[in-house]
Amino acid sequence: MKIATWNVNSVKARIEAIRLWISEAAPDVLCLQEIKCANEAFPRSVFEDLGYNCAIHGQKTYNGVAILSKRPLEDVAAGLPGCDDDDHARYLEAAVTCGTGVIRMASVYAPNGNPVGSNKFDYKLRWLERLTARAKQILKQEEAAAFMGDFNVIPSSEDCHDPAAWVNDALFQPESRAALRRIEHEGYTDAFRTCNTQTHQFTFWDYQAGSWQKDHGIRIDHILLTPRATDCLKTCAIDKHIRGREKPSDHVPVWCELEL
DNA sequence: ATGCCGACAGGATGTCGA
Repeated sequence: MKIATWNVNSVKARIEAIRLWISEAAPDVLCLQEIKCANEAFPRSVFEDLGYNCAIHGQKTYNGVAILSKRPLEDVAAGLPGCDDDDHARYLEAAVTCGTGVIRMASVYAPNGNPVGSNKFDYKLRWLERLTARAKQILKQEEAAAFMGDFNVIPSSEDCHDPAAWVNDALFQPESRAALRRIEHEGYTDAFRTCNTQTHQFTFWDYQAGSWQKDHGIRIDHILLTPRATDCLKTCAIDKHIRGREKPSDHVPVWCELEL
């Protein structure tokens, strides 16, 4: 089973790019972030024509996440528990039944949090705490699960081109990195880091300052697996070449193959 | 240099992203 995540920076602006990547990569599940449209504006029929079921947690203009799956999506739940007045569409969960059982998927779009010291940074840390709480709940069920998406956290210095350029950024604050580590310490595995020892492997390159041309990127899109899912992990990769295409998202797809 | 690019809403240019 091939599962993937991609922050597309507007599903409408990226529809042809997504269609092309799906036809080449043929993921069984694709978690999307920053779809930037309401549920009713989501181009559902494009994906249904490609053989996917759609679960959508949309929002006009900002945020918005979705899960596409060749198999039926069950037990769909939109929103992260723990804060009733959070109106950002940043989290969507669904379960997929496969040959050997059920795997739960979460499409994750953590807040950016800049500037540091602002209420946006507080919101980011609180949001990551709520994500950790949900991750712990799922861990208790002892089922296969994958948290996939844009966590907006650079895990270590080796996950960016120049750490000095990021020291004042919310994505690289010790508190942000600790929040991601806390999820891992609960028992989750960073699929990419487990499968790849190479440093400086990025998932995001800014549109500005020739970041792509200079390979000045950061690794902020992650797949975190429960132990049961990690036991099935075969490969994990970043489809870097997608960033070099016409009208690209600033993020590229990350995927892993699970022997499920 | 809180910019450089790009999407969005709206119909100019400010907000947001990371």
